[in-house]
Amino acid sequence: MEITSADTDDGVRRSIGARRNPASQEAILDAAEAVLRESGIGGFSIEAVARRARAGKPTIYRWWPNRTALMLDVYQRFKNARGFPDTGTLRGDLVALLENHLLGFWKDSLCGVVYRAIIAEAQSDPDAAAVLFAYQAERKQATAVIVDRAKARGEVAETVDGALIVDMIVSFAWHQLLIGRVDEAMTAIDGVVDGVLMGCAGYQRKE
Amino acid sequence: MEITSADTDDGVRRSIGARRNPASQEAILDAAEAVLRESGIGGFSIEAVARRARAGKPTIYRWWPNRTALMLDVYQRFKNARGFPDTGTLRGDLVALLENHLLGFWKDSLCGVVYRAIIAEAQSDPDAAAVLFAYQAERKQATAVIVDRAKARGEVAETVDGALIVDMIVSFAWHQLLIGRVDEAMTAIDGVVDGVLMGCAGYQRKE
DNA sequence: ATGTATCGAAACGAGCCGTTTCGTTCAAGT
DNA sequence: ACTTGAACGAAACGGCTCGTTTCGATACAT
Repeated sequence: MEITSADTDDGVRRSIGARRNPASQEAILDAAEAVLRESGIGGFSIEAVARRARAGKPTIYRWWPNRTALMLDVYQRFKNARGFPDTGTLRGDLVALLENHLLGFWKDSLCGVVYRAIIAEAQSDPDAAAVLFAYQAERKQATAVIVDRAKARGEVAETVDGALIVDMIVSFAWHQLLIGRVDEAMTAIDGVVDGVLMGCAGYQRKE
Repeated sequence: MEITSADTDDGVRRSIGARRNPASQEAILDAAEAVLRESGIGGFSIEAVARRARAGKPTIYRWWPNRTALMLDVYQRFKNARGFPDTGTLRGDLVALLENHLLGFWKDSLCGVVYRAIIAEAQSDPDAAAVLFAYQAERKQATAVIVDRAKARGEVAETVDGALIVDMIVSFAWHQLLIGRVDEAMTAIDGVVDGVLMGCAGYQRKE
């Protein structure tokens, strides 16, 4: 742990007045990440994070409403580095989406582990579900512009359901994450995108 | 709750000797199912099940090593009695797959709730993960015959990746289940299947 | 008749929950 | 200069669930 200007000589962080102490915020997020990395989701408790960060539980509860919000914050610390894809083609954008923001992103960092934990948490905790689903819906909506741009370029018909396209890509990525096959799925990205764009080769509808 | 021959007059089950009491086993599974139905995954604890079943906790721990094993046993009781789809067309088979074995099946019964819980549990418990992933892989492989039949009928090219088609359908269903949108997803089944079969309408690849 | 494994009930210590209280520290407002 | 008020860590609270242990009663197995 770094000794910042907000730390005292004895290594104990105290209040810096009537405002949030960024040193505590960082120490808590660092501790949360470390606990997740070392003990997994099973060992991830507010108590454990507070101990690790040498912070008080009320300090955590003051800034994060629950466990999940804290996990999401850990997740989002990783997120900001990569830019949103705009390769000029729909196919390129969707491949980049999987490679940079979904599978490839989860593969490289602790992020995949954290996201799995968040999804699992949301299956039993309504608060977690609300936070995750709101985040998820916002991300999907923002991603749908990929299809809008493709429509403007005349790449696809105006009638195409952009939300559905994004849903299919995200669904595939989620599923592979949740069954622990992110690495293998990376090699299937081209096929998935081609499938979403062109369907099954030689499809002839029969009655 | 049924009063069986193994129940005493006052409704209290007692030992029937040095062997497992089937009345207790059934009462515990019934109670586990009822707790899941009424309180959801969050309320599913060994304590709650024991209370509901009027059974002792040691009786549960004697026969099930942990929560997950008990959930898996509940899930096994729901094992799908529905026939495997063979409608004569690929489109019909995929729609039936979603309606009878995935979304529709999860929607009608408690099965969806249990399946969510098992998926969530598998994210932290390696034992649960092993069981789930084995089951999952076997189901997918069995389902791929849908595409094989379509190839034999000449509906799609021989080069089509059947495993990928199944993966896309299953992924969509999983995702909708995990974000609690099974009901809404039921109305999107046609669009999803059309997308998998035909891709994006009017797609023109640009370079 | 004896041995033994089961049953439900009850209690255990441990751990985490989310909250409250407390004394300290310091920025902002008066 | 002084007061107000918020944030800080520490500690303790009551409540819950955990998984285990103990207990007396039961009834099959030998």
